[in-house]
Amino acid sequence: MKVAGPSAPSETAPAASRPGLRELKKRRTRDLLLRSALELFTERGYEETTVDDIAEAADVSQRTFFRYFASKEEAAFFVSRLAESHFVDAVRARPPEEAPLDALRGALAESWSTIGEAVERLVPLELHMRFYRVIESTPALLAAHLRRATELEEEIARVVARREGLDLDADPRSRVAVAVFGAVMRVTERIWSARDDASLAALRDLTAAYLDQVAPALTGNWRRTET
Amino acid sequence: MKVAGPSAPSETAPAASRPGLRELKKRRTRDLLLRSALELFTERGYEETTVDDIAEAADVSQRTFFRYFASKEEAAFFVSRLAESHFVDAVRARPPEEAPLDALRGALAESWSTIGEAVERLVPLELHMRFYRVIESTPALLAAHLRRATELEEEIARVVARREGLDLDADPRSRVAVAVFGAVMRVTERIWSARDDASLAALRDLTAAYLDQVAPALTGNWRRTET
DNA sequence: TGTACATCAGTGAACGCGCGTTCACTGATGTAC
DNA sequence: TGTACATCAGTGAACGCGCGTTCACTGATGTAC
Repeated sequence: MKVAGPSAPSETAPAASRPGLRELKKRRTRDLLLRSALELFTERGYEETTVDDIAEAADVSQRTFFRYFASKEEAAFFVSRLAESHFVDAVRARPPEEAPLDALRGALAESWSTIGEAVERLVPLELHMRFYRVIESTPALLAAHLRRATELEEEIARVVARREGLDLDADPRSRVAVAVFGAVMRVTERIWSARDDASLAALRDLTAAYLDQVAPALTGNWRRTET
Repeated sequence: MKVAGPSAPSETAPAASRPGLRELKKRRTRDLLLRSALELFTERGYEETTVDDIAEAADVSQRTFFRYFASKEEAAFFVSRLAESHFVDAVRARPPEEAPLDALRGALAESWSTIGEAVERLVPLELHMRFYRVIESTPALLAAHLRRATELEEEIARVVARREGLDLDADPRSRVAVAVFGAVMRVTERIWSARDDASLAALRDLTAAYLDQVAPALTGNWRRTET
């Protein structure tokens, strides 16, 4: 991680923001690899796509693939990681007086469009959404996804605990609240992936509807509950 | 799955329950493989143990290992699968008038000892508990564990929906309730695995304490909540 | 603007490794008579 | 109880495969003067 050195004073353009040819080409190679990977994954399946296939589709050597991604899995989740970081940022930005679960819901509501735009800068959003369904139907990917999700939950639980001025380990509520939120998200991801409408909007609406069901689902006897 | 044929009438002992030498030796070989696997996993780590190591430790060929388990992962989770099936049975056996979350809690409370006994018939319980902590600290195992947990949740959600006379897909509450329950369980597993006391009792108590926190965690503003 | 040198992305080929499979075979257990 | 045959657990060795690594190297980009 090198910060750009003092720019040449003779240049008037915003020197710090100019990437340079080398950086530019690196980003292009990476994005091309990402896109090739997701296209192959969605077309023919994750297990059925080798790292060599991806490299070949991007017209680079296998060696080059591993320069950009430590593993096939890392490439698969690169875009998701970006999306997640936007969500975490949104949680951090919520007003501190908000109740924890409201903060999570609010951050999620805000994030959808931000995430959509950020993803689109890397790969077509539609491709990313299609890949999300591949995750759900590929055991190895689903497993990795769930593990990553729990890591994300731990990070968010820390944010929540800090907001509330609580000790993460001493008071169970932070982790429990985040875990409940995450559990609902995963249920909706799964149901969404089994349905026809693969759009971001469909996932968004389904999640909202399911989050509304948390309180009723925890109510004592459902048969006495009005639906 | 062959049922034992009509037993020789000359024999007076309960013929159906006599396993035969072949069956007996199969069970012994399987249990020995299981135990060897768990011992190696806990001693030196899952990734650091090859299938050949396990076979060698059990004095059989690698080929024989794959006769009993389709994969290394299947062997790793064999005991867990047994434990889970006991829990599902307990859920099925709860009185139908019980509220869903109460049924899950009740089934869990009942299951601990049943599970302990069932596990002990296969491998030492203490070994199983130690392996549970290996799962938490091994990314590949944790991922597989979480994926298996969601499959289990789906099964339990079906049981809950049937109890309540609901359509699993039409009414979100079954899946949400089970997901919330499962989320708490996974949080406690994780915290338990990071602590010193690796006993089943410690996990049981921690889980009970965290389940009590679900309602408070979902309450609007925690700072207004009495703890 | 031009030259000399430094950096570093990309190459090609070969390799190590462990999982899981395939093959033709042996010998113990089970069964029929 | 004994014999003949069927079944099937276990064997040993070799293999295919894809991930990820290692090596010595090339050539484009960046920088100093």
